[in-house]
Amino acid sequence: MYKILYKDGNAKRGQLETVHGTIQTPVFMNVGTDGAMKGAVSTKDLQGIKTQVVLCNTYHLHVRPGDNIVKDMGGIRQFMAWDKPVLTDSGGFQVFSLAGLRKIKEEGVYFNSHIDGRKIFMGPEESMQIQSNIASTIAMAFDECPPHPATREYMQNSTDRTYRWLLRCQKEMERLRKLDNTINKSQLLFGINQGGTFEDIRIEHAKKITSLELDGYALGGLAVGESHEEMYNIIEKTVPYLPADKPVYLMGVGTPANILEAVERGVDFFDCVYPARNGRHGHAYTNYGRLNLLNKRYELDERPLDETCGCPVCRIYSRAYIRHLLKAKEMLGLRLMVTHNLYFYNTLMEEIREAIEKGCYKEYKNKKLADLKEDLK
RNA sequence: GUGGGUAUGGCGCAGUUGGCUAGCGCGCCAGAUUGUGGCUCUGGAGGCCGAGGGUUCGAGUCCCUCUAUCCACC
Repeated sequence: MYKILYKDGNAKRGQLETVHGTIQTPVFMNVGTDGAMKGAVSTKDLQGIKTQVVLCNTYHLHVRPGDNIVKDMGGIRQFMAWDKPVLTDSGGFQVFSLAGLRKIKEEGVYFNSHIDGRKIFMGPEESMQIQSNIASTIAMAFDECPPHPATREYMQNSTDRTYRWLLRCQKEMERLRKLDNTINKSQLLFGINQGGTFEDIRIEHAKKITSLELDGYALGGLAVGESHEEMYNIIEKTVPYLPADKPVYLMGVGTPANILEAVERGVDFFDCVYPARNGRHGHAYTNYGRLNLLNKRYELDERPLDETCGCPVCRIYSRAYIRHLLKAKEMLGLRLMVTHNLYFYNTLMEEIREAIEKGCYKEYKNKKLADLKEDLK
């Protein structure tokens, strides 16, 4: 059940009630692909940094340890000791992003595992079955994430097929929810809108999937190489054609600025590898811009990553120490960076929710964007 | 002490029968990264080639002396 509590322009402050707890939106889901946040951040650590939802990956968990094992262990939440909501990505994007050899056919996708190269087939039914075994709170439809740029013809064909796949996903999900040994019989299903940067294909597809009464709707295939302006334009043009009473999820996005802009255009859910990946690579997000801790100027810097931050890392450790850990490739360095960055993102979302409640989102956004542009020297 | 080897950017090395602005790996300094292979990519700085002398149109490459260092023998 999704409820909008406040509206400020197109920005929404809502909450999604699930069997695993209520999600306050807008929300940033923390990415934990293999059932773990990269950077050795545990689910216990997440409890101290305002994380609401963990995103796990269908494809990865299927390949290793195997979704049957996750199911036998009581589902992913039980398995990773995380009692709050989990969203599983369907595997559609991974086929696009990391499977080398792949063949997309009407029935699904044939590709090779990035772990051992063995041949794998995944179609809408398989993806739903795996996600049902994983027993996430929210399952994503199996889609094709088309590359950018793509020809209009390719995009139209791909989007049409993604729609047909969505019908099969919905049907399979309904069947799975009724099975006796299904762990989460209330698993939600979000559909995914595609169409690249072709406004009319996006809108046509949005209208078609809106009629399906899904639990939520996602914008996929963005931030894959197009400009920010193109991305914002597509969000702006497409969101009005999605149900007003359902959550909207912008997949894989993005930078703090991307999120601020997308919220203003009506997006509720986000996820992105940036805070974790960039953290591992030495970039710390702060309220005054992004720092590259590997830069020599932090060698003797006694300050915390962000002097205005209240995270568990900033309360204790200096930039100089964290820089040393990163240079020495100590796991602790990655852990501290990722923990801080996730806290930053989660806190940003908290601020966004408060600003919408107060009805001053636009002012908040503009100030925040101005602050974030400045790099800390 | 004798014989032999080696001396090239922070470290480890390539440099053909002497021939254009001396390369490579790592490191260092920066920049990319958007539904995650702790990956990868892209730039940049840094060397009067151990010292001195000689041969030559031309020497990191050849010759002599010295210095440092390694190995074997005594």
